[in-house]
Amino acid sequence: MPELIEIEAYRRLAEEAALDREIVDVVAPDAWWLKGGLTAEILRDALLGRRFTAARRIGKRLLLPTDGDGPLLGLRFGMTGRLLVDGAAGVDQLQYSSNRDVAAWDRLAVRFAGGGDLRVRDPRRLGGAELDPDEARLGPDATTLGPAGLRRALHGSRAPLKARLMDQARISGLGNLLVDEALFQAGLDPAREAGSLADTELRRLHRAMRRTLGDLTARGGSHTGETGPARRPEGVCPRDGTPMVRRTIGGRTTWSCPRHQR
DNA sequence: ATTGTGGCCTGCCCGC
DNA sequence: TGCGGGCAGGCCACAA
Repeated sequence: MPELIEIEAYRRLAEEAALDREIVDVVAPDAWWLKGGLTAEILRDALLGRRFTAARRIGKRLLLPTDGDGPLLGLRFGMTGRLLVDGAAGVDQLQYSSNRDVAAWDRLAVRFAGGGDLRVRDPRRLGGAELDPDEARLGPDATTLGPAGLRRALHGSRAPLKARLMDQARISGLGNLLVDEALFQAGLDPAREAGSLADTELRRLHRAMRRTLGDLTARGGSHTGETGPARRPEGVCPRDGTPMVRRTIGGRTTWSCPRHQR
């Protein structure tokens, strides 16, 4: 599914290929996909004649400001959304989603002068588009979060560590796979109380988070972690061979090693 | 305020 | 062979 790593790839694609092109048409056939009172007509009127001036990202949200006094287009991708510019995808493979090319799954198309477009293809319709989203509702981005920021995000919380790490209002960008991988690398039990981490554990988690983001970006996505193959029945810990444990934590399927994650 | 739960959505996979 | 149930999880509304 798209997490921070995939959205960053989308951002880069948009930055390289979708900026400074005049918008001549907007197609948004799925009312459900438009959030915050947005309609196809409002969106169209707001974007026609304008150009995207930048491609920013906060966590899993892609932000496309427009020129003049135009609005900012905010895009969420849910778990199956893909970004395409001129038909080229920002990410080749998306786990848990279909990679088939089905035009009926296009929830938004922004067409540019001279041909070509920016499109979001989202089979399960869990993403959405919004104008001028409230950015203050998002916590600091996981890629820029320092050890002190991580401590602040976890401090005093009695929620499970994993739930807190996935809370986009505290830290933005981490989803199910990235969090499981980072906790695996850090040797921490996802069910631990978030506020219970000692200083050494906090630093270990911070390092693991940074390393996980770097490694998985280099390897090609959130699904390429060391724990990937172990996320199945009969799966064993790639580090010590212990049978992996499957639980629901923070409402999400969670795989962890009962031996070295404590 | 904080934490937990259920539901949305639908393609895909497995078992019968 | 076709069918139906379960599964995947980001996000939000709502409850306690």
